[in-house]
Amino acid sequence: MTPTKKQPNRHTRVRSDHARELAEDYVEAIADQIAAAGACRAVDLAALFSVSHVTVNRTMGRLQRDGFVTTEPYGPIELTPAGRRLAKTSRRRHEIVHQFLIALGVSEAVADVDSEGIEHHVSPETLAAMKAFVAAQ
Amino acid sequence: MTPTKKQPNRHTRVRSDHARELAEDYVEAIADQIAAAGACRAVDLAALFSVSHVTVNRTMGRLQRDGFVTTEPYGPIELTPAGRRLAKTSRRRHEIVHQFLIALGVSEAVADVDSEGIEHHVSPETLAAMKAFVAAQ
DNA sequence: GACGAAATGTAGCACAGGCTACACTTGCAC
DNA sequence: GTGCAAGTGTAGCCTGTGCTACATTTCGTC
Repeated sequence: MTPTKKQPNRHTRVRSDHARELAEDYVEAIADQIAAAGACRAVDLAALFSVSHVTVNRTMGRLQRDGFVTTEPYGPIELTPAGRRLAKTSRRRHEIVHQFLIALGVSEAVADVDSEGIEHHVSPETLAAMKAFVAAQ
Repeated sequence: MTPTKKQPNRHTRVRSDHARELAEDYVEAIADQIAAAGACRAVDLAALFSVSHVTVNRTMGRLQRDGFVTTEPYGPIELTPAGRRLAKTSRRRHEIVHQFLIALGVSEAVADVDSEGIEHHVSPETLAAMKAFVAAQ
């Protein structure tokens, strides 16, 4: 079986990028936490995402490996410049999607939930269209 | 998370449901394939999703366990009534999201890709708003 | 009806992302 | 400066989703 001969497979992009989504959610949360409390600890993320601190710990290992965060044993979680960049663009996209859903007429509560899921799948072109729609309100 | 309040765990929903997304993608593809070719074989799905036939095979095992498909060794893949229902609602949602993106002014190519990712995160309320927007065009 | 190609199945590996249970550090109260 | 609670780290387990390599079955062709 040769699975990858097929070229412009749109499914290929849809699949696979769960790791990126997770990274985006985490760096966004880390940036928030640092902004709100001055520092981000693993417990904060564990509480926010409703996962165990062990899961957070290992996720931090991957994010560190991928160059988004830095940590030292028993120390707080910091963002690298790349992490800050990712947090910023992710956050901005998130906000636009959220505003867009509100502008569409969706309730605040639903917009909160849906924007979380949708933001990771919005291409620059779609984001621009959403932004234009919000601006035209 | 600027656009939101700290509800206990909107993240919980966002997370975790990758299995459901995969199931939706698969049953949709299976329904398509059956409609197009009269039957769906594992190779068809492997080619479509650009994965190996082994991955398809095991995914079918899970979908069978979860009651969405039936298969017999070396036989074609069939949908259960639950699988057909899921395929139908998934397909419908997918189409609405796609039409909506087009109506928003997004190009066909980008709408194809983005609707694939977005469809799984659209709640009924948001879907209704999208549908209304398309209808109001 | 035998053959070979295509399809499917099986074994075994890897990694992500989830968990519990338990060990160890840190830091604050006292 | 000790002790205890909170926070982290480590060990080890599970499932899902991907793979390669190899075995087996089906099926059309002859």
